[in-house]
This record gives sequence, C-alpha cells and structure tokens, in this order.
Amino acid sequence: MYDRSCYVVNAMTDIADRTTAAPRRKRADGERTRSAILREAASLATVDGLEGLSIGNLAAALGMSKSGLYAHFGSKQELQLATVAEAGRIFAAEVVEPALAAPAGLGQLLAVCEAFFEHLQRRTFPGGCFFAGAALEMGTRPGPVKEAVAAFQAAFVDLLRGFAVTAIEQHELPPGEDPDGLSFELNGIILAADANFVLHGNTAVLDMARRVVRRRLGVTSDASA
Amino acid sequence: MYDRSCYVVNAMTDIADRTTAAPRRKRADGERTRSAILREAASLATVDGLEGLSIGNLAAALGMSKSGLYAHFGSKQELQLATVAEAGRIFAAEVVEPALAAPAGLGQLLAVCEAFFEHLQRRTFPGGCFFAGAALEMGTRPGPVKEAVAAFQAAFVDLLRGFAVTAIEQHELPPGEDPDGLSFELNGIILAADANFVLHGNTAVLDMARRVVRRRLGVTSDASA
DNA sequence: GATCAGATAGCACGATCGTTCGTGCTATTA
DNA sequence: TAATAGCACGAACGATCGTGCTATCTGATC
Repeated sequence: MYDRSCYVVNAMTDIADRTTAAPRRKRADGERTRSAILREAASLATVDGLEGLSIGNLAAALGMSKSGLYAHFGSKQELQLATVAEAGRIFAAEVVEPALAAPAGLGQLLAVCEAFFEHLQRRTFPGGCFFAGAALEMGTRPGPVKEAVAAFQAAFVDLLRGFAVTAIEQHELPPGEDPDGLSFELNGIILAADANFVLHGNTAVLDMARRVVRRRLGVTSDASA
Repeated sequence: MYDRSCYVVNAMTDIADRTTAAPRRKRADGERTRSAILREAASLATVDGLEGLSIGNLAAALGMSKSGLYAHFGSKQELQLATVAEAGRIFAAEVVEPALAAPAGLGQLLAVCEAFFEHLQRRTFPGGCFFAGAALEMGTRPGPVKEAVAAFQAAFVDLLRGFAVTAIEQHELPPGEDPDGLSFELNGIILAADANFVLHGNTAVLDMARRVVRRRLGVTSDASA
C-alpha cells in the first residue's frame, strides 16, 4: 500500500502550509528574510519553547529590528504557525524522506527510526526534536497552533503504522502483530530517546534506543559493529 | 533486592528537598500557605511550564498578593526548585508508593505503570505528567532546576530497572531480557501515553498503553474485561 | 528612469515580568 | 501581657513582552 505512505507524507509536509493564507509576496529579499527568520525561530523554539520564543530575542539573533521582523507575520500566533510549518518541512526532509528510500515495510520502519536518531545526533536543533517539545508544551493550550502540532504528531504515528502494516503484509513481522500498538511503542521509544538525550546530552542513549528498536522489530543486530 | 527499591524511592522523594536550605519556619499558617502555593504551582506548571509559571498568575490563582507570595521563596528559581520538589512528592505518593505494595518483581513493574496511567486518567494535574513536560522544557536550560528534574527522571528509570532485575531473578521474565533496555522501553511507553493523552485528551490511548505494557511484559491480558 | 508595493527601521503604547522596599498584622513565646 | 519574628500587603522599580503607527528605503515593473 504505497499510496498510504505518500498520502501521509504529503499530509505531514503540507499540514501547516494550508493553515496560513497565501501572502502574495513579490520581492525575493523578503522571502529570503522570511526563510531565515523561520529557520532561526524553529531552532530557538526548541530551547525556549514556542511560547517562550519572543519577537525581541528572535530579531536580535537575526540582527534585525523587532518591527521589521514582526511585519512578516502580523501576530505572534502567525509566527508560531509558520514556525511549526517550517519545523515540519525540516522534519520531513531529514527524517521522513530519507526513510522512503528504504525498502517498503520493515526496511522503512527501521530507516525512519534511524533517521530520527541521526536527526538528534546531528543536532539539527539545539533542543532536540521540535515536535516532542512542542507537543508537551502546546498540548494544554487550545488553539490553531496546538492543532497543527497535534495533526503533525498524528500524521507521524500514522506513517509508522503504515510501514508496520506493509511489513506485516510482507511477513516481515508476525501476523499477530498489532500495527497500532507497534507504532505507539516506536513513537514511545523515539520520545524516550529525545527526552534522555536532551536531559543528559549523552549519545549513549541513542545507541540504546537503536538496540531497543532492532530488538523490538526482531532484527538480528548484525549492523551494530 | 528490596533494599534497592527503597533506596531509589527515598532518593526520588528527597531529591529536591535537599536542594533547598532549611528555612527555619516557626508559624503554622505560613507553612500551610506555602503548601497551598506549591500545590497550585505544580498544577499551573503543567499548563504553562516551569518557566511560563509567573508569580502574578500564581498569586492571582491563590487570591493573594505577588509580594506576599514572593516572600516565601526569595527568587523565582527557588520557587521552581520547591515546585519540582512538591511535584516529586506528589508523584512518589501517587505513582511509586502504590506500586511498592504489589508483589516484588513483575508485579511492581506492572503496578507502577498502571499507577502512572491512573495518575494521568485521574487528572491530578491538568497538563498531564509534571516531569514529562518539565524534562523537555528544562533540558535545554542548564541550572539547578534542570539538575533536579534530571535527577528525578533518572531515579524513576532506575526504579523501573530495579523492578526488572528482580523480575528476571525470579524468572518472571526471560533470562536474556535486558533491564536497561526494558526500563528504557517502559519509560518510552509512559512518555508516549502522556504526550498522546495531553495532545488528544482521549482516554483510549491509556487503554492502548496498558495493552502495550502487558504485551511487552508477556502478561496474558485476563484483566482486560 | 519614474512608479509603486513590499521590506525594514524607529518610536511609543499598555501590560506584564521578576524583584525590592516599607509597613502593618498576627501567631508564637517568654 | 509585652516583645519578637514571621507573614502578608500595596506601591513601585526597570526591563521586556506583543503590538501598532509612521517614515525611509529598495527591489520589481512599465
């Protein structure tokens, strides 16, 4: 069922894009600045949180004025929404898309976990996984930002689930395996890896997470050396 | 190895208590007020975060003045440390101690997970697990508050690990089982349950988490009805 | 090259942040 | 009962928050 994966990936990539109306931009420098702002915003948000992210700090980090930055979005909430969308694009590019190159089924399931651990280890963001932090932070704050984060998180678990279903169909996993339970578990391992990595900064927890994933999926750890 | 569990539990209960110097209190009403402040602070922190928790909001929620509240702690960081300690006491009382009543080994492993899920379902805190949110939030902010949160999180995983070791010694788990990997996994399931519950507010994810835990521990789900 | 919309900056606003100070009030104790 | 000390208060501080308004500048279009 390749269609299912494609659907979910497209959903993940475009989730927050469709939450913002078309801005009708004309000049290229503005678009460049906007991209630079969002990249920095996503990075800062993993440290200070989406709510703790302030216009003043963000502008100072980019060497521009508060009002000049503010004019790109019109409100803090729009900035947050655009930041979530940017983080989604980065996540899709760094974690999801590399996994799609792997063999469908168990291969993609392993690949997406490995890509996530590399995403952490490479320290794309100083505060670990953007969405892990954003989910816990915004979960208690109703509004469009929370909805965007929740939709992305659900789409990611759905992606895992789709890989698991294919793996079961291809008899790479026991027929009695529950796709919902498995995707829930793998998501948990990913969250535990992020939490421990952020808290203790030790890359050893990522190796532990890799071992746990392989063991859970019944893969003989020949690639550990 | 009952001593091991006791050691960890005491460590968890007292982790943040020893981080604050003796305040030399004399009057009973002050102690009562302080307790009320900390209970409310722990609750508010699961919604706004430990950093987003503001003196003004906290005072307003308690119907007292900012300065009157502030005098109890002397700085926001001291308030945060005391709040972490209070949350630790609540977690120990609601999640850890009930589990100690269960049969040592696998029984305690199951009981502590179940107690955690009930802790969520009962909505002790409006924002789910205090430490799950605090870990992601403070992980990127070096200082004594982060250290207290990290110590508590490590102590909890150690608790799980101790239960797992006992369960293996008692042949309730396969001899090849890895206590580090298992405690890491269970911690992940707990984090996933919290994240999903907070994001989507659906108690169904808790039932899913219960199923996943029982299946992971090889328990026949006779208690599902 | 003139025109115009978009990009950026400067300045100021009301609100809220953590924090400090001085002052009564009250529970405790000698 | 008088003295002491902890508790709570109102007011105010400098700083920063998100958010507007206005002016200047600059890249794109004819």
